[in-house]
Amino acid sequence: MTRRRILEQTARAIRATGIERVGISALMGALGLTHGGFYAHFPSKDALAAEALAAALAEQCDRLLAAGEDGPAAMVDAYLSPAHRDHPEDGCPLPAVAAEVARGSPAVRRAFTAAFANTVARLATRLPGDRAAAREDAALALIAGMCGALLLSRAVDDPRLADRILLAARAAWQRLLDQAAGAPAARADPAEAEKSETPRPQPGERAPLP
Amino acid sequence: MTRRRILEQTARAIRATGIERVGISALMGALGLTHGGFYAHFPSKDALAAEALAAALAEQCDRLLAAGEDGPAAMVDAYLSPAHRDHPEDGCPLPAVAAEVARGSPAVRRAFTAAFANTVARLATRLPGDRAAAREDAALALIAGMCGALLLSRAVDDPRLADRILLAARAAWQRLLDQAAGAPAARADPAEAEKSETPRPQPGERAPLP
DNA sequence: TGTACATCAGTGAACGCGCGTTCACTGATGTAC
DNA sequence: TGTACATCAGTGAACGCGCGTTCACTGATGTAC
Repeated sequence: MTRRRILEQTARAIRATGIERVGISALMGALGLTHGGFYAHFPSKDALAAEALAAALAEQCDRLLAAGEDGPAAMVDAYLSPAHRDHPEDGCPLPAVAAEVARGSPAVRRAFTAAFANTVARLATRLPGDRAAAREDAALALIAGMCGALLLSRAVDDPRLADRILLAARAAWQRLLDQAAGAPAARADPAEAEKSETPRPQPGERAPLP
Repeated sequence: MTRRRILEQTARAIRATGIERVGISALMGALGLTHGGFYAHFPSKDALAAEALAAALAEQCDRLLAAGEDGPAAMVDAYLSPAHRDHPEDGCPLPAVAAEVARGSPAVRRAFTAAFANTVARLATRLPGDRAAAREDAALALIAGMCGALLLSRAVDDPRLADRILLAARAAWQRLLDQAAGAPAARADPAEAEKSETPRPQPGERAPLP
């Protein structure tokens, strides 16, 4: 029970502040305990971080698939929402801690990679594409793209720019998904493209700016 | 002169290990100096980080535009290359430190935002689109997407998966750029799309897997 | 029902360590006369 | 040309602090008889 509470608290804390800034003492203190008892449940902070990270990623995948029951477009909108950006502690661990993972211990990287590969595989089943490899590639590109947009939207100081990053990324991915699903948007009229060699107007799909 | 050397060393170090792990003592030591002298050049570590980060971002923008003189496709390939992934210290600061910036001091976030907005504006001039806003949105989505792909490619443990992330993202962005430039790829035959309502085969553009 | 004992989550002091920052001092350099 | 002085980048000890981990100990709980 305590073990589970430590894991849940850690999963939130590492997304809010990064792995490095989560101290054992503060972590246990938030649970009404003292730091010494931690080692009755986990062999090290590193092992805890690996397990909590994998759990957070799996949970985020569940949430994403639940949001995407009405099609991939709903997933993109849910992921790239201001609410998700403003509440990293409840959201996707990728923008929050992937950079730390890249420089992290082998144990953390191994746990992360397994959880990430699982997320990609599950997401791929919801995307268009005739072959499994094509769907997986779409999932990889989509996850990476959304993760980057959320990351930058959080990093930026200016709320208008932050919103615009989300909207621009949503528009781009909706367009790519439409294209992959074989349902070219009405404004991407191919006949028009053949008439002119100069760049065509951007499809009107682009979301309104703040 | 020493000030410039500190800035350059910091710009490399924060991309290699993140801002938090760059210690004043080690930083000055790498320059053959002792830590105390640091404060003759910068008022605080935070001020140094803000300035070094902005400089690294501006430099990365130069490099990207230089690589993209033959068109946006070359920028995407250069950014999403294994060489860039394997040498974060010489590369883009976004995947390396954006998460830290999001939780960083107001000074760091302000400097970052200004440098980022400048990068977006410069990149936008190289992208297709009839209106400036459309080009800027394309730049935002592209930078975010590439940044996320590089980030995940670095975080993942398995070299084959890491390569595949880069290739999948490259394919996706090349497809989007083609579409935006009004030059639909040969395999994205629109006539075929109208014949069928089931998902079409993914365009053959997808890069080969490792 | 009552006693003796084992288990084990949790306590809190202590460890060695690295951090950012301060500060009195050094010593080379350039300027004033 | 020579002397006195100001400047200031750089030195290194010291500060208070938080970190992850260890360890002897506590005390509640459950089991054996």
